[in-house]
Amino acid sequence: MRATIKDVSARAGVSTKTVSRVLNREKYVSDPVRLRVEEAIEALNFQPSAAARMLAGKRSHQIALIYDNHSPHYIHQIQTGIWERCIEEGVRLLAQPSDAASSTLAAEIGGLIDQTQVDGVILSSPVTDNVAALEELDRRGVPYVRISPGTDHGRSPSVSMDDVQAADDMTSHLISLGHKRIGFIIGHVNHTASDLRLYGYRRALDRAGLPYEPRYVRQGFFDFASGEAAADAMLDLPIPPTAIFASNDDMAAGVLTVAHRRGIALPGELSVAGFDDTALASQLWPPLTTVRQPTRQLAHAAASLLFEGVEGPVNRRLAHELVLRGSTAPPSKP
Amino acid sequence: MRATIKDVSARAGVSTKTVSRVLNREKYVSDPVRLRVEEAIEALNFQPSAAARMLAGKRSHQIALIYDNHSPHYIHQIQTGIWERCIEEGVRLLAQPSDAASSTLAAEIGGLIDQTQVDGVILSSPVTDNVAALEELDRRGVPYVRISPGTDHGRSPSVSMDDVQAADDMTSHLISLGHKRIGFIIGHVNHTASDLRLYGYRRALDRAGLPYEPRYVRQGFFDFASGEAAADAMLDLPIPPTAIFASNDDMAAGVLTVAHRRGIALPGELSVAGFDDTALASQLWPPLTTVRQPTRQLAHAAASLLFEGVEGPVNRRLAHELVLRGSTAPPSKP
DNA sequence: TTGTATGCGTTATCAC
DNA sequence: GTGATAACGCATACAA
Repeated sequence: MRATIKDVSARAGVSTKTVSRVLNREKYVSDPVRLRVEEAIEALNFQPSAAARMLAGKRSHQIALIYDNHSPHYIHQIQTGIWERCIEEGVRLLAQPSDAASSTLAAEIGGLIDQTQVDGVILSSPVTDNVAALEELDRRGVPYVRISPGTDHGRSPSVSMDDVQAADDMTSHLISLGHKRIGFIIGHVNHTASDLRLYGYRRALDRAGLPYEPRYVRQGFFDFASGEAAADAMLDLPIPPTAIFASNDDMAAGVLTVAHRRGIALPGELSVAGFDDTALASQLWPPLTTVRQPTRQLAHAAASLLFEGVEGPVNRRLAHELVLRGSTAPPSKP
Repeated sequence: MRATIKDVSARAGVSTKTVSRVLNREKYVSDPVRLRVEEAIEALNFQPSAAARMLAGKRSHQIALIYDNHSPHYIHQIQTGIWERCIEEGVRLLAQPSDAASSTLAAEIGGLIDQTQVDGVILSSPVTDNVAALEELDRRGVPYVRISPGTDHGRSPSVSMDDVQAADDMTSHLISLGHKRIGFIIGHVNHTASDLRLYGYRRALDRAGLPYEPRYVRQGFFDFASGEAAADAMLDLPIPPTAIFASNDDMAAGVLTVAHRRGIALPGELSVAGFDDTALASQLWPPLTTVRQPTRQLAHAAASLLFEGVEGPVNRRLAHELVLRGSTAPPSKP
């Protein structure tokens, strides 16, 4: 049989309440008593029943992660980051896949809360921007933290990377190498990061006194095919860009493919840059310079924010990093 | 306030036990009563407390997935497959990262079981082969299913792909194209799949009457670098292979890199084949023929096995598929 | 600093 | 088929 608190209390010669105190790290337990209880717990290999704790207590020692992202790597990073923090806290993590665009998402979250009594919720992008879900959370009064929200940053505690600065940094890097015609592929229209990255690109151009030329800016959709299409279009121009900066790595891979297909030397004749949103970047062998997102750290920070019980629109900003893999100066004039 | 069973029973004019019966889809509830109860549940948006159900009942309506695999894509497929089946069953999934090699894994699993009272456990490879963990599970009498176990197949219900047949099929495919010198890169020594795939390669050679030549077989470690090294070694041979079959896709990517670096035309001068273990394969643009693993389906099947309550060494085998992406006949003699 | 009594919301047992 | 009542194992409020 499983050991219960009663067994422990009997063995330690104390009341169940005292055992409970030790379990929950409450104050007002003398050291000798605490020691005896801990020994008994150890000896009996006692594990408190999560069910009973939830039912009796106010806390469930569980938090939920709601995610919907089609990049397994991103999700994995997120889960891992939160997980590590949960371990420290002795909290269990419920990972809940979902459809961020679903009209029933709010109801699903409500159901989850009712059923599991989670102590808090972490929303990863793009679930972060489902208004109905946020309203449901607010209504329940369940604490939640958002990872990289696209909108309404003041609504709740959140963590995020500075997409504008990242795109600015990357563009500035390319400019510093001597590039003057830098193509840019915009991300999917539904993602706020797309706008931010575009803005960063533009800001860097402006600061350098370079013109923003619409023909060097193409709309993409964060996927490989749209990266190919955009690259083809730009490389077909009479005066093509000497560098192309894609808003994510799937599209950057498309650019690389096109370059390869056209026999363009990389990075000698074309520098390609992107983000490592899907971590595809690390697996590509042609030179690809990327902005590395601190995804795992963001997730970790989000969990910390939750456990710290912060209130209000606290926004924790984490730094990104440029991973330079062979982007070079533009070829001298042909 | 959350609605409870009492609220529902009052509204439906029945006892709490009857509501409970409806909730658990038990028999012995007349249709009219069932209907009234369901209406009340709907009207009150009643969600049963998972904690109370666990505490009172024998079932927890939860199962756990224990995993430790360094491929996010694999994990994602596994989680998704199980998840889909859990939804149908109204069961919650606890995803538990772990270290398959850890000596404390068994204890962790024991703790998990004690705390959460999970109804069953699914182990994904390579956690499937941690003997201490299996013993712990057996001792507890907790039902479990293993996904692609490497050893001891008769120990529990399991699901798997036929690695031998898959490697045989791929090798046979290359032979049928006319290749007579087919290089093979063995997978990591700790993975049973490595042995099986090597065996399938060899079996296909034997059946075709082709010699097994050690110089065309190299040890790898399932990673990119070892694929590169193996490819370099084989392509440095006086008479290099015309095709290279790597035991996974990370290594295959290494082969592609080397080919690219050496200016070898793909697939004209060298056919490259692999598995899509990490799903890297689908993102590579040079021609790469792969064995597609039915990972998601395996996970789904594993969950089904668990819910069906099968006993004994039931092994459900799922078919693989060859994804031919441009492997060709070998170049004519130079 | 420690102990006692009560209840959390559901299912199991057994009666009707 | 349906209902009354006793658990389930812990935390809470309050008492000592």
